[in-house]
Amino acid sequence: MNTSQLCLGILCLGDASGYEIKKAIERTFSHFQATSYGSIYPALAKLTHQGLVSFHEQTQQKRPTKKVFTLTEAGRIQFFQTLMATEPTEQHRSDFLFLMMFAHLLPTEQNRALLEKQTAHLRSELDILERIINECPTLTPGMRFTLEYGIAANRALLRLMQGRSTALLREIDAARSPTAS
Amino acid sequence: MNTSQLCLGILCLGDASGYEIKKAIERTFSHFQATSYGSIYPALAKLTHQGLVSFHEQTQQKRPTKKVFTLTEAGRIQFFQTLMATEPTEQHRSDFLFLMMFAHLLPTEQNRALLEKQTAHLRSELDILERIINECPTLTPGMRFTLEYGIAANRALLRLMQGRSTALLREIDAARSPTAS
DNA sequence: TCGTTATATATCGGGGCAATATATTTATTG
DNA sequence: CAATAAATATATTGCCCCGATATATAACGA
Repeated sequence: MNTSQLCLGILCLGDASGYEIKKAIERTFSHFQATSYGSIYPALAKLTHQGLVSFHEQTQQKRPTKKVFTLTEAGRIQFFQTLMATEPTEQHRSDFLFLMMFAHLLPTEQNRALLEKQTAHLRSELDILERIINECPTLTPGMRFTLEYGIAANRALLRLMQGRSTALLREIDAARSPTAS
Repeated sequence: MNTSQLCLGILCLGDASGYEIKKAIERTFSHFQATSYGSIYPALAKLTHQGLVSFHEQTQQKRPTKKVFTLTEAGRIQFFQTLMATEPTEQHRSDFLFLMMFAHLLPTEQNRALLEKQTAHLRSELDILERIINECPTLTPGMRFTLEYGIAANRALLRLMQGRSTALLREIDAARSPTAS
């Protein structure tokens, strides 16, 4: 899913400026998509050029003028066609697991710190997702499902980290010097 | 984690050509890192220029000549320093969840197909990871842990998909036309 | 009042990814 | 047996993405 389609997806839910689109992506998709201004602004320029969105400048008191973008009918059709043609892929990038791959090269204290940071991160993600699902009763079933999905993954991983970290540190040390008892 | 550090990590485990590095990354890191030749070859050129790796051309019978790269002492030191300085981050990109976010715009049959594809994909990933962990007794504790991590996530998500898909499809349809019984 | 955060748009450089080019050999399949 | 596909091997290209930075204003808190 590229930034253009991400923008069309947000504009499907209502008009927004580039700045507001970024914030909406963070609010709505943050646990499974990300992007940046360096992608959004060029994407909006291209979408405008293609006639998939239009905009009007909205002057504000005591705020910079903003460009409010609207999805055009052509944009709505194109977005639907993209949805129909998109394969349900997933990718996971983890520097944490890369580091664990080389844990035998690192000091025990460093490994302990990495495991603790990762555990804290998973707990924090889980809390955020659970708060959203509990405090927003008007979510569509699809949106609710994306939260359930994130909660299921984070819960399972948090349980693994909590049950496995101590033994793992011992195993890494044991493998380091096989001669020591 | 950028492609240069990925290459150093692989070369830490033994000498290899660019082609072999790509295959080693797929074999060893595929469930949490990815890269391509378009990144690997420029990275190796840069690493050679920096003196972090060296290479010798190895002519082969009935195969193109290959450049076999070796980690230098400077490269080993630099890789260790990178490991010590890397934050244990994680990111998840899911076109599947993006599509679920807009499930109410798609025909029921399309949604059913998406859920089935995702379920099949999770099952296949789980099978691969379980086969590796069962058939490779010589893995380091860290490597074994990365597999346990992937297995835990895939198991939890597979359970969710199997228990939730049917009801989800009904809920999406029900939300589509609130007036229909 | 001084630093931080928020609103708002935009560009730049380095890097990443998918596709493509080239060449040879082995394996498969009709 | 011949045609085709897949594997081995290196490399480039073009498009896209991301983090950092620039610019400007204003609200907020210490």
